[in-house]
Amino acid sequence: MANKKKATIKDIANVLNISPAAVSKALHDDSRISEKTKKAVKQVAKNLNYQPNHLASALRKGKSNLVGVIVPRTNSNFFSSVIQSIEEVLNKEGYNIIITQSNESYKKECDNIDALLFTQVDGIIASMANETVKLDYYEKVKSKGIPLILFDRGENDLNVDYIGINDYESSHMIIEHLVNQGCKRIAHIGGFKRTRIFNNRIKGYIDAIKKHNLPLEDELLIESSLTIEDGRAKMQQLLNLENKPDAVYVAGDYAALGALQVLNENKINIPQEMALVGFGDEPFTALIKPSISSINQHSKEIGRLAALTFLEHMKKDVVKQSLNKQILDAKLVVRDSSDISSN
Amino acid sequence: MANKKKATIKDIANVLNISPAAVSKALHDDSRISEKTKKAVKQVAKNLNYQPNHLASALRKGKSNLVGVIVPRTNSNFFSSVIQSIEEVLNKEGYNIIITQSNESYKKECDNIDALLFTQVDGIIASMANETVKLDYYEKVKSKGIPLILFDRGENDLNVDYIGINDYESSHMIIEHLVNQGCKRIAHIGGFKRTRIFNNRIKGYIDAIKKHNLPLEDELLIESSLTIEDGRAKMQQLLNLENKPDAVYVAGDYAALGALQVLNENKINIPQEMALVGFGDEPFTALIKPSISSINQHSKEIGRLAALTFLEHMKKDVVKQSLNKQILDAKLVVRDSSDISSN
DNA sequence: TATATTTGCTTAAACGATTAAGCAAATATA
DNA sequence: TATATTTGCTTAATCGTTTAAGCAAATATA
Repeated sequence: MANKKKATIKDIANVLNISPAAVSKALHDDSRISEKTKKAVKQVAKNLNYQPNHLASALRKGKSNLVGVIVPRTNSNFFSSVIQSIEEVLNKEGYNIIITQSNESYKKECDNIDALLFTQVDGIIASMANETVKLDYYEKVKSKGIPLILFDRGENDLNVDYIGINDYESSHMIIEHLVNQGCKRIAHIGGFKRTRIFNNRIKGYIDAIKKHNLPLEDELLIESSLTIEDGRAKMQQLLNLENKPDAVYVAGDYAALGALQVLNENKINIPQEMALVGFGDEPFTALIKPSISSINQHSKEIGRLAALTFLEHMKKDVVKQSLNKQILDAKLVVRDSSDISSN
Repeated sequence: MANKKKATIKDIANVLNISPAAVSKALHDDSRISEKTKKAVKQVAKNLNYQPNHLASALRKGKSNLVGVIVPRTNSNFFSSVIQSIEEVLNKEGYNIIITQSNESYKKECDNIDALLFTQVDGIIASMANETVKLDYYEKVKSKGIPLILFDRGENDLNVDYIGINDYESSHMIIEHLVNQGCKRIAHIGGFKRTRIFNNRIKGYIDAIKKHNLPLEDELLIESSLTIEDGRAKMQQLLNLENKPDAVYVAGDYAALGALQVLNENKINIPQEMALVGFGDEPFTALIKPSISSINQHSKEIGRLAALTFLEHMKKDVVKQSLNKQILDAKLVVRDSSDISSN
């Protein structure tokens, strides 16, 4: 198979003995080109198997039609679902997305940002790594005038668009539910306080516990990296307490899975002896025994809103970033692990 | 924050009163530029916060330094791990990757290919959708002279590079293992025959069963979409048989998980009454009770080889595609679901 | 000292598409 | 019929970078 040269606008022009400019206009249905010429141009384009050179038009127009997406990992239902939704919306508008993973590493995240800027993306949609506390690289994006939209893991300090769920309220919902199930001593395995969303979940937990006059004790509130392994460790820690809790609210589904394993291994009756609620509504929560109650974060909607927000920026000529939060109400999905009444 | 113009090579040239060409060469450490000038150029570049315009150089050089990756979904440990590995290798060489998902849909896959070609990627690394049987779009990629590398789900007919594991042998390993555990009636919930890898697993199953003089019956060999739901359905089907199997080899971990649920729900003793082996070594196989034996596909290595194969193509000026298979030996990871002897 | 080579740049064209400006012919308007 | 407008194109510049070709000055070689 020979490596034949790609056809350009010039080739089409030569065939028809018209100028390349006319061809360009014909392909874009310019009103100043006759229908006859348009038809001819399109026919020749098809014959020559012409594909527009995106790099050339991007250079000329100063727009790449590429959008960068940064997530901690794609290997999670939440993120892959958000991405899918972003893609759906943006593809329709002629944009392509470049997905990158930070693997929760600040350094990798910075590298990703550099790579995306280098590729001349028209915008960046990101969810920050656990590790990220310094915001210099994100400031860099902002200072270049490139639209930046954060979702899930965001930072108020950056003063950019943010789409997420109401973490504080979600904690309230969970505690409310557990109280209704008759739980009287509720623990929380939370994420790192430095990450805003986890901090909000912790605050929500504290306030809800206070509201219901339940015991609010240091030993019941634990910070965790929320991996499966750490979920196991922190659950074990709770089981070692003199005064064990009768319910645990874990701020991530993977950690909740780890916790569940430990409970199973210790033959603890779920949910009677210990109720369990996770966060994220990963598909596996519905698939294991017992199934885990969890919070659905409306991943599709988050992706859709992130993409639409980007498109809004593109419509305006001046990029003026400001803290513009779009907060969705999450949904508690009650499953076996906390459904005491029906058992 | 004003939308300040990006600095170009010309701006640097103006500051130093030299030509843009000299600047370009200085930035690329051309031997014909004096050290003094190079230093000055780099300093000014830094001061002006100069970032090279990738689109311009890509256009000029006829290379975008972008590589397209197409996977059925990113939401699987295997694929996300392959992608991570590809990214690692290619980033080092100055390439960025564009990840797209087909969601197992032929149409989406075609759209993805079009989008990638439009973006002028330098190559495509892909794993085909379940649905894909027509190869026209992949032929299109080939005919454009763009390197195409397939992994996992590939097609011999395309005559391009392929990286995968030895599916046929893997089936043999599994059957061998189950026979060693004392199983005498082994069923196979396989993938669709039309997909080469699943067909190979089926062939391997058949030949291994014959080799060990075990019963090879139609009712023991079932085709499946390998989703969790279908795994449940097909396991149920096997349980409804008069003459039930004492072991099931499922060609995908998610379907194996579905099968496991049904077995648990029916209080069937695993592995004594029914042994179970999956395929893919998804992390959850190690995390559930009982843990599921599975085949590790060396995802990292597959990604690495795919990336290296692409880089090989780039080194040669003429892209000459041919069927070049790199087959890795998979590894059977024995876990509780098929570990009868130690129980 | 005369010639050859190397050094350190410049000039100008190119990559392929887009677009402002312009111009002749066709058509509309007065 | 004379002028204004519209139509349908062309010309040429442009986006920012790269690179082949060239040229003068500095240095090396004979």
